[in-house]
Amino acid sequence: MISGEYRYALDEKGRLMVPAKVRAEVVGNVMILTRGVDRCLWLFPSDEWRQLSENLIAATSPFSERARLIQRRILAPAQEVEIDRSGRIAIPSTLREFAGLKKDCTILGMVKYLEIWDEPTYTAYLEDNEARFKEAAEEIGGAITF
Amino acid sequence: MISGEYRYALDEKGRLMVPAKVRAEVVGNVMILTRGVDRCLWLFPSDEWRQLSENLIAATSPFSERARLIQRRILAPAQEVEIDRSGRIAIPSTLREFAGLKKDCTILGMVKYLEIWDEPTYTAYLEDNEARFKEAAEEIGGAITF
DNA sequence: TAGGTCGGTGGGAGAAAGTGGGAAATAGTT
DNA sequence: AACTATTTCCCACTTTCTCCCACCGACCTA
Repeated sequence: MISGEYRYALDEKGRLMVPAKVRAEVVGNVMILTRGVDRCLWLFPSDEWRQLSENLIAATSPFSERARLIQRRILAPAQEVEIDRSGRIAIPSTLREFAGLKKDCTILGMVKYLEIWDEPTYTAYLEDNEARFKEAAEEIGGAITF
Repeated sequence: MISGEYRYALDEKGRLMVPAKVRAEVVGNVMILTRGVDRCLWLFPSDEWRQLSENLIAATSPFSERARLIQRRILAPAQEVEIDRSGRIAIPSTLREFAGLKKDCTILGMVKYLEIWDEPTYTAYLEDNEARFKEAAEEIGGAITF
């Protein structure tokens, strides 16, 4: 189970660290990087990606409007990235631009995958959504005991 | 499985790169180029094209309005294009005009085929459909566990 | 505190990918 | 047939990427 919040900087070659704790949990040195929902990237271990993409592909046909949208937005941008000996991945420029990654990045462990955010963008996102978060917490809270 | 999002420029001779990763997956150096749904072109490996076109033809009779439409819109415009030694294809001008290709193009890997978009057109398409995409993701998300 | 290990950073060098354009070949025109 | 325009084929240059290694600092251990 992948979790944690990490901060790394993109180097001048567009490479980004994968947290050591995550690397320890991932088999092989290949992961899948794609556009996420909201202005971030999603980074999947290959097994998890296989599951998700197969589910999505099953719901897909080039002749359905919605399927094309899902496909273009999630499936198409997906690329394999290799973790180098130092534990870094190279972020393709199209994806880097989409997420607005400049220098400082925040990496979030989302249980089965990771999210990569531009750090200022992420901070802003959290601030902008704090109120909505509290509402959501309120609603969901009633149903949750622990 | 073809995926990835790439950016290339048409040169003055109307040639466009086929991404190296795609070339590595495609057998032979001939592909099929045709009009896509939405303002883009579809580029198929020959095997995939054979499957799609046979399926479309099977579902088709010249005496059905809908069939003629499909035929004229998808099947008829299809042309073989050859990948040259540098990994490029020449885009016929009718197709170039249809997709509004000017200079910068985006190429999308759609699992079994590729889409070729004019870059600004594609960016606009994604922006225009972001809200719809989030709705679709919300709905489809419930059905998908991984 | 000295030495080892681990996590992270930077950068050099060779290989691969991408770009541009010359020149031959083909087709189209008058 | 002669000329022009377009296409095709090929080569050479440039840029980017990839792989690898060296280093730095923090932390642990002896």
